[in-house]
Amino acid sequence: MNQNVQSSFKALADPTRRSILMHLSKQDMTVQELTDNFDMTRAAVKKHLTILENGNLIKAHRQGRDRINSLDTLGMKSVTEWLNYFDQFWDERLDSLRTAIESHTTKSN
Amino acid sequence: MNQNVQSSFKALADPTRRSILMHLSKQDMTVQELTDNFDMTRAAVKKHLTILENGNLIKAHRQGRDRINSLDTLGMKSVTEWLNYFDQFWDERLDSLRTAIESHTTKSN
DNA sequence: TTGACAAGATACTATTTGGTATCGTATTGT
DNA sequence: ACAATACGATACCAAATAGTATCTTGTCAA
Repeated sequence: MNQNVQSSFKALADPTRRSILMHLSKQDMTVQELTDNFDMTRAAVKKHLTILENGNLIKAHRQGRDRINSLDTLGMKSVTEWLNYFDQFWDERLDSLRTAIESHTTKSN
Repeated sequence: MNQNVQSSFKALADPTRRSILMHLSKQDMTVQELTDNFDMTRAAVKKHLTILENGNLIKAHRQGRDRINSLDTLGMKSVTEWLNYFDQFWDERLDSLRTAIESHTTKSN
């Protein structure tokens, strides 16, 4: 579970991989189609795809000789959940700050 | 701006750094206090702090001979915004999926 | 004032990482 | 049947990364 979050964050830390996700958000694509959009070999793109798959950010299935890559929501969810902890924290901080300001202004009134 | 997102994602990709953020969410801490929570040297922790600072995930100020580290919302925001693009995408996918199912069931009725 | 403590900076090392080159296998279309 | 295409896997290389050790500077307290 925690390993899960780690592999998702790792996968998102590379600009090429984030760009792959952007492409896949528009349409499912084969390895070759994705490769056409980057200045690197198919092998390099395939490595990125494996890392994205390990992070549950994409999934893939074979269709004849093609590998169809598509987005997966699982990885995105675990990352978002991790970040949510801090959103909660920001809110608390803002709340206590607001409370402090209010009590201060009421005091000075 | 895009470099901004990159440095934030990079900073979040390390488990030690995410752990540091967790600690700082509970209270602001000096470099030494943080180091006490990890099995590594102060120099290593300081390197992580620099990376977190570059990713706008923490900020720091000197207080006497101490360096007080605290959370910064900027980095978290840029990451969340990047992810929001996909949340939007998920919703659309779910909507079109629901529409497809509905139109199918009405057809078969 | 001087010893102890907190931090900054840098040189160095081992491991990870992003990339290529290249091999083999399966599938397609003529 | 067979040439072309798509993919998987692996060996290899250069650069980035996470860590240590060590030296220096600034600050506190007795």
